[in-house]
Amino acid sequence: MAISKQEFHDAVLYILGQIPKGKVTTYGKIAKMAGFPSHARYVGKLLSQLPQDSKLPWYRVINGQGRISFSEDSERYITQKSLLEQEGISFLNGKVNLKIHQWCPE
DNA sequence: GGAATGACTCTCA
DNA sequence: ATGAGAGCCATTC
Repeated sequence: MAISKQEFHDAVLYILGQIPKGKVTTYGKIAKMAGFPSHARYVGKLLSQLPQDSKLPWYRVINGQGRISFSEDSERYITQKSLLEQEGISFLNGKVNLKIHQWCPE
């Protein structure tokens, strides 16, 4: 079946809501789980449209290198890093250890 | 319709 | 390990 962009949008938000506390995932993986392996950038665009006070854990999404896709000076970077640290996710040199913290769906 | 943009990822030197 | 380049795709102008 052909999934519309609306469905993709919903799928991404749904997946986002499934990320357990203390875990993170990447744009690429979300896109893949939603059924589109190469829509990583679109996931980012979706998140950029979310309000910063959204109930959804947008901050649990980072890029494939375990890094936050903002400059270290930006408010978003600081906010995201703080929220993740509150959930027990440790940063090493500005990077998350994906081996440990990445969400591994069953 | 073409060009630029972006919260990405992969490959190769 | 690190950085540059290319590929990717929806959106906006």
